[in-house]
Amino acid sequence: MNLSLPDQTMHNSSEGCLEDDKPDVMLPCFRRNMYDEPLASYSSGSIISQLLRKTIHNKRALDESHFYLSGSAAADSSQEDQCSISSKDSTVEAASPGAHVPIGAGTEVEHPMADHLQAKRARVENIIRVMAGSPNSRQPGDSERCDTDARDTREAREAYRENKRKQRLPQHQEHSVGGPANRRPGSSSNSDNCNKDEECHKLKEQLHSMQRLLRQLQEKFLQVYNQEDPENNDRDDTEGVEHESTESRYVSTEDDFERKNSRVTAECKDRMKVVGYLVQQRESRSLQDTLKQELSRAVNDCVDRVFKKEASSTGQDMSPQQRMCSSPELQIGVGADRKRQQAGSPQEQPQAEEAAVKPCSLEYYESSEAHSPPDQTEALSLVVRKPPVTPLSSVNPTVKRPYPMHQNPFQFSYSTPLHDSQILEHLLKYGPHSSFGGHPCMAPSMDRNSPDSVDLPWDAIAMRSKVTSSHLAHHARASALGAVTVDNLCLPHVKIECGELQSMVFCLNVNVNIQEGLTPSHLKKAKLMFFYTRYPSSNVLKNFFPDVKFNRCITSQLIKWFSNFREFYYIQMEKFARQAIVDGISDIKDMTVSRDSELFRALNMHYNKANDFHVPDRFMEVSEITLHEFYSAISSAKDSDPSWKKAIYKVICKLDSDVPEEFKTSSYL
DNA sequence: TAAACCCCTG
DNA sequence: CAGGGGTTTA
Repeated sequence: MNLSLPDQTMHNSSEGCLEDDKPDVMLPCFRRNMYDEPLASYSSGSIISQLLRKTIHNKRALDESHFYLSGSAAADSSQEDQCSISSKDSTVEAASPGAHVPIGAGTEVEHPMADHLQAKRARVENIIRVMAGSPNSRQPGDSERCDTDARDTREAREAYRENKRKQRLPQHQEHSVGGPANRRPGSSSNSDNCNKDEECHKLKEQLHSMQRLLRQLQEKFLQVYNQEDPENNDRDDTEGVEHESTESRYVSTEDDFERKNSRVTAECKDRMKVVGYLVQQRESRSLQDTLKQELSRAVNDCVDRVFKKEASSTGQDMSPQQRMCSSPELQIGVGADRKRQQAGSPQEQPQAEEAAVKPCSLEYYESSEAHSPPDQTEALSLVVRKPPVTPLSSVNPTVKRPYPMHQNPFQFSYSTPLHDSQILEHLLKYGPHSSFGGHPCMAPSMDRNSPDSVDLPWDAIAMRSKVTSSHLAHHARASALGAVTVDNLCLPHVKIECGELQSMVFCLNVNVNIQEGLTPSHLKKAKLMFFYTRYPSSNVLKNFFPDVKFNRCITSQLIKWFSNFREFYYIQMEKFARQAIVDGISDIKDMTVSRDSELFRALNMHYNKANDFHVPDRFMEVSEITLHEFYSAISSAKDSDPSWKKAIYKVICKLDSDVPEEFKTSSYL
């Protein structure tokens, strides 16, 4: 901090005033600046003047930098902040407040006032420590705190309410409250005789003023933080690292909640990045941006509601100081963000790299529709041939792996919409630090897929995804530090809010699981369906191919398939009917179709080549009827009519039966 | 007139 | 099974 160094004489009157004042109205943030610097350093002028000047200086610095604390500023504050820079330190201090040795104490010990000051410090710190105990860090035994602590808390609340009343006043009045006093030139070292009551009253006023200022700063900060967070989200590749490092330095015992919030923020942003990245691989630019915005908004809502909810749930027992104490760490976090942005936004580098290697996966999917004129559907190969593996069906339990349709940045050679979205969903559900393997809540379709396609820990995914080294370092460090995921924070509302993200991912899943091309599996399924229906309507086709994104081309292809099936079917019928006539069969009742008849074997060989499907009896009946129809028509010489088969078609088309529901789930494939 | 169907060819 | 031309139909 850029304070002019005072000389080494202590102000006696201020010392007496401090004893009588109620320090519990002070903010921990201020406490760091005020109490933790050697009080002896304030020699000339009223100590209030010094403190207030420093506070105003802080405020100005914050305003000028738009609440951005530079790295050096953070470092400075960390040096000043001996009372609460780390949980370890603060714990030690809490255990033995009197043992606290401030920075520079080595030179202060010899001071005549040292003992007196230390005793005072011990009292003040004791009070502060009581105030600082957050609900989160409070132990069961803490409820037995002495009455003075409770009184302090009550007084703190009253002071908070008082400040809130004053806050409604115009802002310039606040400056006028403490402004003249802190520049009072008459406040010199020989003013021992000044009126203590007056001094204490002024001190109180100034403290209130400072408290108001800080509260406004905090509100402003939260406002700015929540507003600017979305645009930072996709560029904060190293934020988690920064969070961890700043955490370890600044977290104090009363900052349990802050630590959680930091992790929530980091974790949400972390997941956001993954979501954004996966979406980038998956979707078009506009959809990607939309989804990113949605997710970003959700994440910020999530974090925001964490703040609000925690504040409201603990607000009754939380003193204003405890509420305020959230600001320093957060300010530091934002400061770090801004520092990185000003340093040239290194986060954009990974994005650029990712964009450079981004494939045109979507273009692949849309090629059949987007790059071909509407009436050239027939020019395309109607079956997407996928070598050399079993084709993918999102709900197909026998699927080995999806086909390697393209190389994407993840280098999932078997990467598909299905897997990306599932990975995404998994990340949102369980965080990037969890493994995909054998999770009890794994999506069923995921579980049934082959292990080699899904049994990937996050780090493996990160490796495949060519994430930047900083990204990897972040995850590695976060894992090493045992960073908690949102789910592990024991914050139900966090889970609820992240459920919104999962809902979005669910929608994403539904969309990306739809195939935009027919596969051999679909062909096989269609052939089996032919045993039930020879003339399926387009609605039936859509219902029984739910994993196919229907367009005109796909519909035509499926219709053509069934047309070909019918063609073969009728050809066989005509052939066997004519054979029967040649064989001299005179009675139509002598023409039957059974499972061991030659006709059926021909049909079964065509539609059920693997013979792993039990052909329904109804198909036998329909086949027999069809054979009879052909026999009758040929016998009566109706085949001389060019359209003699149409009558037969009319009969047969009425013999369709419903396709079993199981076909909708592709369970036969 | 687009869609469905038929018929034929490869 | 795909493709294409011809025909029918709504």
